[in-house]
Amino acid sequence: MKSTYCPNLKKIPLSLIFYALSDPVRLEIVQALLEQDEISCGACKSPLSKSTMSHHFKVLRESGLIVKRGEGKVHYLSLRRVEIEARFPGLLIILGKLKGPL
Amino acid sequence: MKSTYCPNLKKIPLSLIFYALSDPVRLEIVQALLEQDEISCGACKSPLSKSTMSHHFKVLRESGLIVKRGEGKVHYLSLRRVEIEARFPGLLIILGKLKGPL
DNA sequence: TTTACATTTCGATAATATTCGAACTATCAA
DNA sequence: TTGATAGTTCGAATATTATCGAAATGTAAA
Repeated sequence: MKSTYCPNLKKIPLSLIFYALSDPVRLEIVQALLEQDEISCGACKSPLSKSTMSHHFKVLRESGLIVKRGEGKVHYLSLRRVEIEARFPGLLIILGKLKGPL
Repeated sequence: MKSTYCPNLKKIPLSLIFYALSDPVRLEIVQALLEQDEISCGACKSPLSKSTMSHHFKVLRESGLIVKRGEGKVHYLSLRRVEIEARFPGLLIILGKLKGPL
């Protein structure tokens, strides 16, 4: 299993975090991960192609928001809750409560 | 004095708010506005051209984050604090405290 | 080892974004 | 009325992004 790139979230520019969250598809992924601790890539349902979803996972990973864990054929995504809380205190709590269009 | 477009922040998609904050220049404007209640467009110093800055003001305005108030020749920018707090509770408080690169 | 499955990477394309300078608008002051 | 100042809008160049399908990778099961 290839090691998955996982940047130091403290060094990630704030604007990059906001950029990662600036796409409705990615926002949906993050909000799903707020409800379920882990989700497999394939379970992130979307009308978009697999390669496009993979691109979005990568953006979220490179912004430091998620990690991926491989288990057999399946890759599981999860939020880097502790690090996110350290870099951006309150963000996740707020994100989970937000209403309105994504 | 032309009336300045000011969208209903409740209807703004979350992703658009994040998009508005995904540029370091715009983030800097917002953080400056967290410290000073009002800033004139011209006082938003930057190596960028006036027209580029004007573009960034527009993005921030269309995302619902700021308003502009004209007074003579000068236009003053300010945050829509109350509406932002209603749409995105905690965002501004957090934004003001954040450390690390923009 | 062959096949099937889950996911990523690559290469291309179309859509968006950033940026600039030039031209424009509005306001004030001489 | 003429100029100067503050800012916007327009048009164009360049850079980034989102998206896809095809090909590649890695894993498990037959």
